[in-house]
Amino acid sequence: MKTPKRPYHHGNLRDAVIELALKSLETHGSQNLSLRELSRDLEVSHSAFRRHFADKQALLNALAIHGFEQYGDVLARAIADRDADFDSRLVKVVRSMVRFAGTHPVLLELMFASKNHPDAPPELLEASERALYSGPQLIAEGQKAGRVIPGDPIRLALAPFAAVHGLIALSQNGALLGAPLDRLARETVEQIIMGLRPRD
Amino acid sequence: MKTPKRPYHHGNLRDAVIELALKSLETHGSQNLSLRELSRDLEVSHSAFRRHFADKQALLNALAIHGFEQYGDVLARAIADRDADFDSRLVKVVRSMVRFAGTHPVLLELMFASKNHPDAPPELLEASERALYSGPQLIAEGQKAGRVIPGDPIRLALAPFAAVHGLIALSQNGALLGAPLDRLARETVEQIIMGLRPRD
DNA sequence: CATCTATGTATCCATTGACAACATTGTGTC
DNA sequence: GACACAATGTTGTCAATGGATACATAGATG
Repeated sequence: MKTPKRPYHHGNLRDAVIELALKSLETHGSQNLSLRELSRDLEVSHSAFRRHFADKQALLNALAIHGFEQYGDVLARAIADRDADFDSRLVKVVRSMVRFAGTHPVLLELMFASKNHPDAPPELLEASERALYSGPQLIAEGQKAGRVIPGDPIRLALAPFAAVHGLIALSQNGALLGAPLDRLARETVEQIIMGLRPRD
Repeated sequence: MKTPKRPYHHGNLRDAVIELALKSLETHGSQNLSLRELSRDLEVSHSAFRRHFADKQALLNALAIHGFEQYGDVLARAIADRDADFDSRLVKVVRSMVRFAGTHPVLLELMFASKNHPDAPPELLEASERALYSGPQLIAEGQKAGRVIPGDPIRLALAPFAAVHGLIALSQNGALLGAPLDRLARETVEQIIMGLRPRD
């Protein structure tokens, strides 16, 4: 006797596909993400997902949007913690970025690849901009505390934040130059704050 | 009458596949790279390439290695130009990085994605390390000129080089925050050199 | 010249993403 | 409650793909 089957309507297929796809990404890599396999695992037909996603690229875009939202939340929470001085808060933000990269390496790669796709939908570009616009607020508060030079906080935030992203890209399995990325990122951001030009 | 066909032996199929695949990457994107289409364009059977590449991933790895070699050459040439002071030389290196990213966006993405693949072969990891190890030499010369603080040049090179890579990743169609990436990268690296901490 | 190696061709297979037609259920209105 | 429509699923088909295998052709070597 067949096991009792799910009712005809899944009820929450879109979210289920996204959740399972996120898992599959980190387990099997983005190149092995298969709509048919996801459908089998969710016990729906191979075309069911098409009611929720126009095509495979639409699913990938939804995953990237989800990733940017999560990333933005992580950054916003780290920045919202104001119980320490500017330098400590910056360290906390850097660590949260590195941690996200460590737990979602394939998703992060997909996030950046998707936003650079020629047909990237506006909601993906908007989600990426929202997520990547968190740094200026912290820099502005650092300026108020006299810990950061005057200037456009948006532009000034680029150096440390871009550097951390660059370190993430350059790293290998959470390490770079034989050092844990977490420590290396903190040290590099500290160097960026202090500068490489000697202070006579 | 059929047009005279190529001799049975292509003679240089491996290099031809790599060259055409590099073009296809930037034209159609990495997701649309198709071995069969490459074979058709090169007028060989779809299995011919398998004498040169174990599988599709092996071809992707070869493309990434080629990319790192090109990138390393570009950086080495920019660094070897010693006819200017340290700051100008750094600017030149930054511009060459941004230019490479602008002319090879998909290849650059593949390069980083490939090296982070769990089965990345050692020759790919070595090629990536060689390419990404160019900065310390310039930093050491900057230190000799008194333009860079004392310290490990390998570590000190990370801040500017990682930042440029991060800016490349964050950018969209050669621009970021409404500014050309070329200019933004130069300004950001200058900020990194001078530091974000006020100099009393 | 025979043998081995390198490199190509032809055929087959399983899997995939996309598409179209159809089926089932949920919702809203009268 | 009946009906119409919308939402969401199923079934089947197609073309294309990457991979594998057996075979074919040519180059190199002794």
